[in-house]
Amino acid sequence: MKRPTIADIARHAGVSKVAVSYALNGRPGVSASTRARILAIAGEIGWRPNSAARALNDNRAGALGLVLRRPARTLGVEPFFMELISGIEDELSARSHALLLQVARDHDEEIELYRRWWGEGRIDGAILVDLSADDPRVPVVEALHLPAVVIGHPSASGSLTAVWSDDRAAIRETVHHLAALGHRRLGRVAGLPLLVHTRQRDRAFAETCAALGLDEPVVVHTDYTGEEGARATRRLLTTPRRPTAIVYDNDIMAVAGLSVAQEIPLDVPGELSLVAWDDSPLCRVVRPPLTALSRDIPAYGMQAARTLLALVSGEHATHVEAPAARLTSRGSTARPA
Amino acid sequence: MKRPTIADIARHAGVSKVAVSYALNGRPGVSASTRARILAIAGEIGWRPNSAARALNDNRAGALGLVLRRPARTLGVEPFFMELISGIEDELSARSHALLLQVARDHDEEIELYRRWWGEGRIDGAILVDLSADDPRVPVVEALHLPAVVIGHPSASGSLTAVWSDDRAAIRETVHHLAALGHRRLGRVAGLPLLVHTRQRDRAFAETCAALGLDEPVVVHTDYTGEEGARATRRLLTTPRRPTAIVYDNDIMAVAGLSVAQEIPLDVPGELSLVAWDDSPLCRVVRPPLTALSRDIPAYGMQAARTLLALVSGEHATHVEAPAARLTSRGSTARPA
DNA sequence: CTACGTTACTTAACCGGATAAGCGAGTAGC
DNA sequence: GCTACTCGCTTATCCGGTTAAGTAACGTAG
Repeated sequence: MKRPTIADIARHAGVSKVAVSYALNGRPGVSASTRARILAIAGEIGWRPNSAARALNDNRAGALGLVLRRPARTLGVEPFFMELISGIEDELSARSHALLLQVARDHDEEIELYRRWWGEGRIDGAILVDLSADDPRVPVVEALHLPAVVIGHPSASGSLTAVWSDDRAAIRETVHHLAALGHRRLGRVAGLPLLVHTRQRDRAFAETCAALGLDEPVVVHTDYTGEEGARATRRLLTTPRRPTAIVYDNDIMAVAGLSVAQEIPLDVPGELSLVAWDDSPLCRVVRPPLTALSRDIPAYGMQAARTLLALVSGEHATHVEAPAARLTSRGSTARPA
Repeated sequence: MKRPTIADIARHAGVSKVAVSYALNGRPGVSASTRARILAIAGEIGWRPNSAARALNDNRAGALGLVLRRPARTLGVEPFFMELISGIEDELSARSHALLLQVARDHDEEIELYRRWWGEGRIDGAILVDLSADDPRVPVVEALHLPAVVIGHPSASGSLTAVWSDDRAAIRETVHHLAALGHRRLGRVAGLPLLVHTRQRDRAFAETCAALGLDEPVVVHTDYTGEEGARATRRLLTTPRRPTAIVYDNDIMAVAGLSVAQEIPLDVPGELSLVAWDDSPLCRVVRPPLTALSRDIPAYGMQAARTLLALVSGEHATHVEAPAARLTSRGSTARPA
């Protein structure tokens, strides 16, 4: 009934626990015949190494930690996190590591989680997402000597290893694309202004517009929800010189913006072009389908997990730059009227 | 540098390890003054109980397992899973348990995960989602004596405890609502036909239509993706006697259906009414906003976690019925033309 | 024939806690 | 004044594995 241990195997095989341990771990110290016998018995009674016992020995947890900090309602809607998780998972399961996941309300709660998990030996490392400027998590994680990888720009990751993609390049590509179509007045519905990537996108957006001689763009910040996306769109479209194209920081806000436009009504893409950041099935099901900035998010997660595992096993890891998002042109962008 | 243990505390306090253990666990055997001294030292040097050592002792992992089996692309889009996870999390973190999460390709891989996790003592119990008819996971989990809670109807959960909500009641409410508006020809874009809840919804849909004297409804099954939702909608709308209302099994397909209708063009809700299952922000951002079947998914997850924890601690748990989804009427349903 | 190595194991100890049992000292009851 | 009991702590063991340090039996070289 209870789970078999190496002591059970030892008893069956008529040898000591240690002989069994040697045999099962493929190290010298037992004869080939004894080894075969032990392996056979282990297979027969369905033995599995107890992870707690292993962890206790070599002081490894065999798990990595991930804390998500956005409220449940936005978390669910954005495919980003789920795709990221499935990528991380993929890499971890291949190396038989587990992922400890938790949703936290704020930075303090998140930091307390790292303290606890690390202190209790539950995790070997952590992946930090949604990096903000002067992120309070960075110094804490550094002080804890908790191996960690930051998903975000190296400029704000302190001494922690960063896995990042060049959002500025993606923004440049987008603005160039819109400018080439003939747009001169652009708007941007951005995410949380505290996040590093929001700031970088904001700046790149403004700079590229300036470089191309376009009007100074109008940027409205939101909390990533559809509601605020709709509100921001209405604001942009009621300004005296309304933009002819709007770039959104996620897909749900872009869809909300599309609805707002159609309600006014404004023809998309005839009178208004729309671009979403982070492509998802959602962008393809609405009419017109949304031009979007696509990247391979699961691969991004895999890269982060791989880098962190290297760090955990003592290797020295350098920042990793993942491919920038690329513009996938669909029906929501066109030459302005 | 290395993490402090109770032996360190014992040395500082000049007592034995056992005295420290008693003091830290609030059990008798040490004087109040010694206890206070030990607690002070523990706090000072930042001691945390090593989870592996604890687990090894009382044969508990302090973690529950959850395996998701849908492909990453659909997983990300449906808010359901993320909301469920955040609910489970909420309950678990309150009782300082962890959640082990993994994405599997098929039932076999999922079953192998339960075998491994349980065999290695990594989890104390598991939550099974997406119950199918004759689900192969049920007998395996039963044979393993792995405490488990099934999210799905008790009729297919075998001896496992089920946490479920009455989908048939929700379907009945929906069909009654549409019939009251004057609809007589209904369509349904359903999910995977193998899943138990799909079958129950199918049957309830047909039965309610029959009971109300409506036409026999047309049902098309899909894999939950927007693409198939769009295709199914086109099929339904090109049948000779096309339905005047369509009920979808998730939100993304409903949005895809809305786009298809608007492209034809068919006025929603004037010429076609739409209902989505599982409300999400997505339903509110499109125009017209979608009438949807809402339920408190995080609460559902919390209930599952709570029930499983009770099971794990040896209590006898009975099936739990969560509130059925309720229809939230929005702009996508109206009297037919 | 002794000295030295291997081979194939064993015993002992450890990881960090929990638990059962033991053991002096104080003290209360009769 | 003796037993009996409680208090406050200790020593010994255990959980399930890994690792270091023996130790017989045997082969081989000098």
